[in-house]
Amino acid sequence: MPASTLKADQVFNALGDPTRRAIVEQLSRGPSTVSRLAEPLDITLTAVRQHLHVLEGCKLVSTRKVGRTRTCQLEKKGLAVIEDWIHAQRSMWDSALDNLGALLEEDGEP
Amino acid sequence: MPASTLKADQVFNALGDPTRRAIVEQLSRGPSTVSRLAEPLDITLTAVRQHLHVLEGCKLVSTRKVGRTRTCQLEKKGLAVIEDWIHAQRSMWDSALDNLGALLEEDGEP
DNA sequence: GTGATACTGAAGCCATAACTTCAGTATGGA
DNA sequence: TCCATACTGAAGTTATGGCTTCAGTATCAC
Repeated sequence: MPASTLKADQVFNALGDPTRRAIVEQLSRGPSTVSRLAEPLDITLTAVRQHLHVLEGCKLVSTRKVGRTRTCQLEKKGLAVIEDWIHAQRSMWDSALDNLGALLEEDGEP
Repeated sequence: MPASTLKADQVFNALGDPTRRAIVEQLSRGPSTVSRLAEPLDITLTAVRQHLHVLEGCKLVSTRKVGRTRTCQLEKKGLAVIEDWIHAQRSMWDSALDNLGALLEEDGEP
């Protein structure tokens, strides 16, 4: 089990929550404050902050406080972790599925 | 919000659970039965079956019962869904982060 | 048929995750 | 200085997810 595996759990878990995915998608259109993130989500600032802690924990988002406002922006590291996992899996899957296809000589999908 | 978004939630959620990721990784080394999947996981067959339902639901795994044994294998569709999501996000992130970099003229990481 | 194997379904337990409220702190502007 | 804004932390509620047990059903080998 590679060192990155533990991290991948965190990132997948983070992106598994629809609210956090909404936050990530909102931030992909540019940085934002906590309040602005909360508006379309219809949850409290506290809840948003809790989601941000999770996203910061797996390096999908970074934040900085200037004055009384906290600005949130995306970070690449977290995404890279799952990209790597998916790449690794895909190559194993492809060979596993190829072997299987030959073995079963049947094509369940077009 | 594209039609694929709902599905991506499911797939991320599925892969966010460490046990399900272990199942997927085990299946990436070749197809298996429910019992064989359960062995290294140290959980009941019932629990494994429940995880398999989730993985089947988001097209990461397909299963077929022959006689009294159910054989499980990987399916590509689920993985493709999150590959697409990540690709879409990455291009938006890259441009968002580029803009931001120019704006802030600071490099927080090496 | 008998017994072992392989799985399934319903029901319930329990830890955790997502959310809230509320009572703060710190900053910005008049 | 005074008030509004922007956020934070602790504590509590509630729903859900992952797991179990147990009582099945179906298949295989003898």
